[in-house]
Amino acid sequence: MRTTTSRGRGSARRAFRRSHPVRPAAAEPRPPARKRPTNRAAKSEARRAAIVQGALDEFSARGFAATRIDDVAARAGVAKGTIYLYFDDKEALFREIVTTMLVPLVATLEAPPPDVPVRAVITRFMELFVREIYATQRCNVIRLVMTEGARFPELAEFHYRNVVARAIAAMRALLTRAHERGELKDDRLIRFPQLIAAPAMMAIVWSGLFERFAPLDVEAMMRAHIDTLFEGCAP
Amino acid sequence: MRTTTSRGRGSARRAFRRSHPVRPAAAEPRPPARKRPTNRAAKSEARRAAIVQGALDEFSARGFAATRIDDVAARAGVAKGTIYLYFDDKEALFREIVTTMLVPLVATLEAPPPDVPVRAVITRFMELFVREIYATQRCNVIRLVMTEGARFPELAEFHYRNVVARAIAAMRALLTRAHERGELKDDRLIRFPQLIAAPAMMAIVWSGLFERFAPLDVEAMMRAHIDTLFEGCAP
Amino acid sequence: MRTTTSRGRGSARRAFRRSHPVRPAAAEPRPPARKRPTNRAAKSEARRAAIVQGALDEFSARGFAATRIDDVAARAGVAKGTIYLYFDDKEALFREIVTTMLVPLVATLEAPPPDVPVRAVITRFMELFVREIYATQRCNVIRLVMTEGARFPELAEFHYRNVVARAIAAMRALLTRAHERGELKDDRLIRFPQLIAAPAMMAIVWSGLFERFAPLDVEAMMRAHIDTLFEGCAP
Amino acid sequence: MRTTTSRGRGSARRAFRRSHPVRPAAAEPRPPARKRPTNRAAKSEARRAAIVQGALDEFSARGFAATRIDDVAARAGVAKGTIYLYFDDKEALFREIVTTMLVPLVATLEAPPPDVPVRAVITRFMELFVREIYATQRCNVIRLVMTEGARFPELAEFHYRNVVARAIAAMRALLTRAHERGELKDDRLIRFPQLIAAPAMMAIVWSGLFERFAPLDVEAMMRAHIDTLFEGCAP
DNA sequence: CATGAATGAGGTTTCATTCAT
DNA sequence: AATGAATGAAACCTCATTCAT
Repeated sequence: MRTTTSRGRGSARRAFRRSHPVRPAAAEPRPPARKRPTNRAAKSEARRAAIVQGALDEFSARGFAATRIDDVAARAGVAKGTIYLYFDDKEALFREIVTTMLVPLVATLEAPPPDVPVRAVITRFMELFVREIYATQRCNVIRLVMTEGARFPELAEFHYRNVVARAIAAMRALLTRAHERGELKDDRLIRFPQLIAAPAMMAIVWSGLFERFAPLDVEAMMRAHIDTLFEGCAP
Repeated sequence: MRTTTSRGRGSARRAFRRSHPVRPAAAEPRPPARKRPTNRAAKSEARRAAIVQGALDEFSARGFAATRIDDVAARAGVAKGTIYLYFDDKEALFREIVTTMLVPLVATLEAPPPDVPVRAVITRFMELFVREIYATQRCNVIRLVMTEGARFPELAEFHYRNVVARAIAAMRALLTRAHERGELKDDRLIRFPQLIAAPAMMAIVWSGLFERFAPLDVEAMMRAHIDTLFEGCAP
Repeated sequence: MRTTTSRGRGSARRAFRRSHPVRPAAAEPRPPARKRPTNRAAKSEARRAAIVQGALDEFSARGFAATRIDDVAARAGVAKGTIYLYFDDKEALFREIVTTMLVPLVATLEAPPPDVPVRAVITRFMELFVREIYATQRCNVIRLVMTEGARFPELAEFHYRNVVARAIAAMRALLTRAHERGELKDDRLIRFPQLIAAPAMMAIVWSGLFERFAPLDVEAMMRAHIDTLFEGCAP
Repeated sequence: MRTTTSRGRGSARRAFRRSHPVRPAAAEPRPPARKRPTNRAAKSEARRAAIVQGALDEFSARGFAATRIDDVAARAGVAKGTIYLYFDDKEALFREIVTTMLVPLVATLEAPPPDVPVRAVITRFMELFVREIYATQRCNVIRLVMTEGARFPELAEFHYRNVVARAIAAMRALLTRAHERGELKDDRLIRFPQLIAAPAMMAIVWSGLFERFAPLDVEAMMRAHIDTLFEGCAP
């Protein structure tokens, strides 16, 4: 198996378009062509989406190395070769999935929350996490980042820059404002915003490994987490 | 996979018998003998250890699927075939590593801590975590459990039963006593002991993926975590 | 480690297709179409046949265990992997060969021979044996059954049920009718039809092992066999 | 490849500990050496025999290629390396077995039978075959010659020269004398002595492949064969 | 002599990628 | 654009043979 390496290969190139549009006899107006483009483009987009979805399913179930392009193709309902029309290689497909499915979400995090109490903001974030991540495919994407990230340095880097760093910055800004307003009695969470997200990550890991032995009530845990964050556990 | 044969192979323990009961008196110099005892059984043990170490390194660096037995052998300084004298196959090797390197640690957790304040006990656990796990190879083993656990169900189960469940039970017992003594004002941590460990897991994941972009002062974070647990962050 | 890899392959055919379809003279009748039908399915069939042939040759020459898939591929003029497109594994390939090349022949044996004298019928069988088995590849297939049958129980069973048992039954029916008509003075051959076939098997074994030391005139032997069957050797 | 076998492997016997009664004192001029050779030589011979027997069993059960030296050693109750003290390699071991176990028998065939009627002589041969070959290990040896002979040309040659050719020559001499005495009405069997042995070979092949589906009464068949040889089957 | 741990060439099978149709 | 048959590099695992003890 290849796995890590980029393999130079430059395979990519390919398909150097045969640009000359043939147009052998010009001829009539070709009205049918008129509605084709739409058809084409839409179908193409649907196909691409099917491939991405199939790939996400397979990668989530088996991990990068153990996923076979054959199976992705089968899930997507396309031929194996078709995948290579849309993605240069297995790695490119993997990267695309992992790099496209989380970024949109960060925007939400960054959307400067109005000046409501921190606790309320964080509570909303947790609800968002449960609803938009934990309960969705994005949960699998995050799991993939955790499980394969070490083998794909740029992927880890991409995630750090586009997801993690931005989320942390947003969180810090929020917390700093709160601190200034006297809503936080110290700067602990400002220094380690990871402490806020840790239980969320724990939930993702737990659900992937131990759910069948000991189901976890994630919502309740997140509520308990927030309570603890803002009240502590000792009397 | 092979399917059929179990092949037991007697690889097993190796039982380096040392029958002669030491007989320490006897006496004289006998310096040559010094290296003899080693000669048979212990060399085997050393080899086995070298293989395990090499395998842990490779598995940690590449993951299970991408690790080549050839490379493990090279790292261990043995021939490829030698590995199969000690382990039935790649999976057996992987399992052995992951199932032997953590269990001993749990005993420490379970060692019923004397009736010191919870906070002190947890503080000691965190120190233990940083010193004995985070800063050691065991960190890699835990990472392997997280990254490969989904693909090795029995491995996840093994870990749940022998590490996670036991750790959680020990923690719950400790917390329950503390609660009864009035050291905890509520049962949140008793219901979700995961909240205590979450930052530790976060630290492991973070160090594997993002350390080079944003180093994390784990000790400080753990201290902040404990402060938060027992004091909360709001005034 | 792989890393870069030129992978040789690159060169390949590449066949920069001359896309413009030449379109030499418009033409019409399209005689080229003549060879089209072949183009897809039949090429596949040809390939499969080439593999089967190559495999038969190799298995015959070296036996099952000593045959390398590589060599089968080379003989068939295909890549190693191609064989696995057509057969699940080496055993499947072996089985297919051995189970498909003889069955058709049995039908001939069973074709109810008209009420001609037994001797004539058996004589015809012997001629059939020499012409259709001894002098052809089927001889090798039978040899394979004899040499590998013990290691492939279902193969032996398959042969017993589909070849041997049917041939014996047909022979018995024939002989029984002959006996009833008074053409046979006893039931020896009915009880042991193997006696009729024994020299044929001897011929196959001999030709495989001793031909180069002592060529055997199989036709003459078969004639002598029939003479003996029906006349005995003593005055 | 494993193919058939379950391989039990049982590891077996091994190391039946150094029987010689130690007797460490001794000293003297070493008269013990006198009786040592016997001890040694006999033990060595026994070991060699055990290896040969184990090898015959394994080769018979699995064929040459699929037989593992490990298993031969286990069956013989010796260590793997020990086999190489007695035989140069796997082939040498195989050859020795196949070339030593049949030759002695031929002498019996050649022992010029007194001038008894051919039929009686051949009848005695058939009894000999059933008793000394068919019912014994020699049957397996012959089977090995048939199944592996093509892969071991010198082995086939050895057999041709030392067993087959001699048996045929002896048979021809016998038959020629009988013919001259008027006991045979023609020279068919003289020209094709194979016809006499064919059912014996058939019996060996049949018992190896089809016995479990259709047991064969070999003695009865041999009797029927002789009857047919000397009387024919037609009225 | 005997042992059995160690070796590593060699074989089977998989699967990412290509390319003719 | 799409297909899927074909390719062949790799990787796992086996086992004959060697050799230090």
